[in-house]
Amino acid sequence: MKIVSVDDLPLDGKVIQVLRNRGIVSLNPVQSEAIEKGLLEGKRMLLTSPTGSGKTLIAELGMISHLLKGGKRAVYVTPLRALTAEKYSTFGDWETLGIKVGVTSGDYDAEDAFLSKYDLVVTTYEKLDSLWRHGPEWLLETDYFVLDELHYMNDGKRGPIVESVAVRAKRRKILALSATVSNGEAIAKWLNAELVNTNWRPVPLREGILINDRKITLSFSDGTTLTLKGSDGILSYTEKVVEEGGQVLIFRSSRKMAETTAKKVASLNLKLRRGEVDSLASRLEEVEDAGSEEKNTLLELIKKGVAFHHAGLSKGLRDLIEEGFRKRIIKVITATPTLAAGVNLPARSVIIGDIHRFNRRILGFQEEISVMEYKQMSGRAGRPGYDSEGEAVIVVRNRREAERIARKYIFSPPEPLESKLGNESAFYSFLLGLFAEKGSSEERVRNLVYEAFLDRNVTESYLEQGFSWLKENEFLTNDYKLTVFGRRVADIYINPFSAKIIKDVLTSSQSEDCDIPYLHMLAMTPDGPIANVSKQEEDDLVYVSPCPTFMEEPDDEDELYEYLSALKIALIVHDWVEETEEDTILSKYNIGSGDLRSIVETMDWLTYSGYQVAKALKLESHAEILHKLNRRVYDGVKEELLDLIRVPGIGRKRGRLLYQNGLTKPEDLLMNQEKVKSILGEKLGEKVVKEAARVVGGVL
DNA sequence: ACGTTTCTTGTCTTGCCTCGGAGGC
DNA sequence: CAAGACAAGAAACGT
Repeated sequence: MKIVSVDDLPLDGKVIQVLRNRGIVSLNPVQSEAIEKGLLEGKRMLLTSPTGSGKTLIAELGMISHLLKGGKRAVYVTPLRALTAEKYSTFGDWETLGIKVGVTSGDYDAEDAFLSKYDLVVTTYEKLDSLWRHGPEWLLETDYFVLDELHYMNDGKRGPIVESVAVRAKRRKILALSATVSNGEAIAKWLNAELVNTNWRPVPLREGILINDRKITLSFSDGTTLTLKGSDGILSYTEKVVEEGGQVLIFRSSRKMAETTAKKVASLNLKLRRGEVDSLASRLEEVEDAGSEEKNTLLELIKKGVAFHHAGLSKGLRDLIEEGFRKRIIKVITATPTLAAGVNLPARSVIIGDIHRFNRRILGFQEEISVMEYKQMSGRAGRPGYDSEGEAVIVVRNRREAERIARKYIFSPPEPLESKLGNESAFYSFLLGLFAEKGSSEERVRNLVYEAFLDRNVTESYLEQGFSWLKENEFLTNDYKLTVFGRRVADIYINPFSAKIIKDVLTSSQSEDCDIPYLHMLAMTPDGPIANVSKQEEDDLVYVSPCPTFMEEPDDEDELYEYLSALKIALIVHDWVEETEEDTILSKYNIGSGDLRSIVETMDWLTYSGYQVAKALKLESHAEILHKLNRRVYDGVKEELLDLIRVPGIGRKRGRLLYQNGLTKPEDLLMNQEKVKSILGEKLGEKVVKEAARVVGGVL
C-alpha cells in the first residue's frame, strides 16, 4: 500500500494538521517508501538519497511517531551548527503536540541537566560525543537517534567523531540519513538497519560539461550540445541563464578566484530590480561585524546583482548575501565550498568552476575533489517552485579532459563510506572518550571498540597500542581508570595529543610574562587554528614577535611552516587582546573578519583548555597566566576592561571609549548616565545604562 | 623619442568545520 | 597530479 496523501497517514490528526499548516498535502516517493518499509513502526533505517529530497520530514515523522508511542526521547544529530539551528527552528512546529524541543551545540549555551526537560534535542556530533563523556541521565535514557549527513564519516578529521557517535547510538533505535554512497548495503548492515535508497529529487537535474577551449561548448549527459559566444565560458553561460530568468551558483576552489569571478560577472550588466538592489546595498552598509575592505568590494558587486561568499567574510555579510539570493535580488553568487555543505541555497544553475583543489597534506599538488563532493554541489541545482529543471555544469579546458571528467563525476557512483578511525590521533581519542563514559571498564571498552566500522584487524592492532599510549602519557592508570588529568582532558574535549603537547611544554618551561609563548604552544596543537603564511611573512614573523616561544624553531621545512603558522596565530591573538583596531589586524595579516572570528573562537576554547590542563597538573603559575589570558581572548580586551564589558552591548571598542572617559566599572555607568549618553549617543547610551543596571543588580 | 598598452615570463598562493563554560532558555 | 593572480620586464604600438 503506497501512502501518498498525508491524510492517509496512520498518525494523530494533530500531526497531519502540522503538515497541512506547512502546505504539505502529499508525500514524495522517498517519503512514502520509508513509511512503507516501516518508519512509523520504529524500524531501524538507513536512508540514502540526494540533497533536498525531503529527508528531514522523514526524520520528523520517525521521531514524532516514536515519541507519541511512548518513546522516552529523541536526539537529532547534524555535523554543522548552522544545520542544528535550522532543524531546531523547523522542529518547533511540533510543540503544538506538546513535544518540547531543545537544542545544544557550541554556540547555544545549555547545561547538560537543563536538557532533560526536552523530548527532542537537536545537536552536533561533537557536542553529542562530548555529552556522552559526562553521561547525563537524559542522554542515557534517550532511545531514538537520527544521524543526519552520515556521509561526513568520510571526512578525515571529523569522520571519526561521526563514527564513534554512531557506535554508541546504534545500541538504541536509529535512523541514519546520508547522501548517496556506493556501499549503502554494507553501512546498513553495520548499523543493523534496512537500506532505503532512491535517486528521486524534487526538481530534475541535467548534468553537463562546459568545455572552455577556443570555442565554448556545453554538452549535457542527455546528448544535447550547444555552443556559446564569448571568451570565458563561465561568463557566457552565466549571462545566458540570468537572461532566461534563472540564478547561478558558481563554485571556485579558492577565495581569490571566487572574488575575481564575481568581479568579472559584475561587468555583464545583468537585468536587475533596481529598488530592491539599492535597499539591499544600503543594508549591507549597515552590517556591523564586517571589515571595511570586504564591505566596500561587496557593495560594488551587489549593485550589479552579484556577490562572492566564503568563510573569510563576517557572519553578518554572509547572512545578508544568502538572504539576498533567496529573495532573488542577487542573481549570481560565486562561492568556495562553504555553500555546498551548509544550509540549502539552491539556484537554477550550478557551475563547478574547478575540480582541483589545493591540499597542504599532498604538498605542492592539487587533488581532484571527490565524486561525493561534486554531487553535493550539483545537488544545489534547481529551485523547487521556480525552476522546472536544474542544471549543473563542470568547467574543463579541453575536449580530451571532458570525457574523463564526465565519466568520473556524472556517470560513476560516489565513493564508499569508509572508517577514518584508523590512525593514532583518531583512535586514541576514541578510546579516551569511551573510558570517560559512565560505568566504563576495560572489558566494556574492548567490546565497544569492535562495533566501529573499522576493519577488525586494524582495530586489533591499534587497541593494545592505544592502551599503552594512554597509560604512558598518564591519561589512564594501570587498572584502566582515568587519571585526574585524563578525566579533565576528556571533559574539555581536546585531542589527547594536544593535551600531551600542553603537558610536556608546560612541565618543562618556566612561566613567562609574555602571552606569545602560550598562544603559540596552543596554536601548535592539533586543535589549533591554521593561518596561511606568505613568503614575505616567513622572513618577518620571528623578527616582529615581541618575545620568544616555548618551543624551538624547527629546521625541517614542513615543520617550520607549522611553527610559523602557529606564530602568526599567536601574533594575531596578541594584537587582538592588546586592543589593536580590527581593520588594522585584518590588513596587517591579510585575513578576513570571518577568519579573525574563528581564530578567536578556537583560541578562546584552547586558552581555557590550557588553563584547565595546567590546573589539573598543579602548575599553578602557568594556570594563573592562562586563566587571565583566557578571560581576555573572547572579547579582545586588556585586563582593565574586563569589568566593563560584562555589560551587554559593550565590546572592546565602546568599552575602551568609556574607560578613556573615566568610566571604568558598570557602576560608573549608572552614576554618570548623562555622560554615557553623550559618549555613546542618546539611544545607545540609554540601552547601555539599562543593561548596566541589570548587571550591577545581579551582583548585589 | 617617449609614453602607453599588450604580451611574456616567472613567482607566489591556495576550503571548511566542530569541540568548554558561566548563568538560567 | 594545477591554475589563476600578480609583478616585472620586454615588446609592440601610437603620437
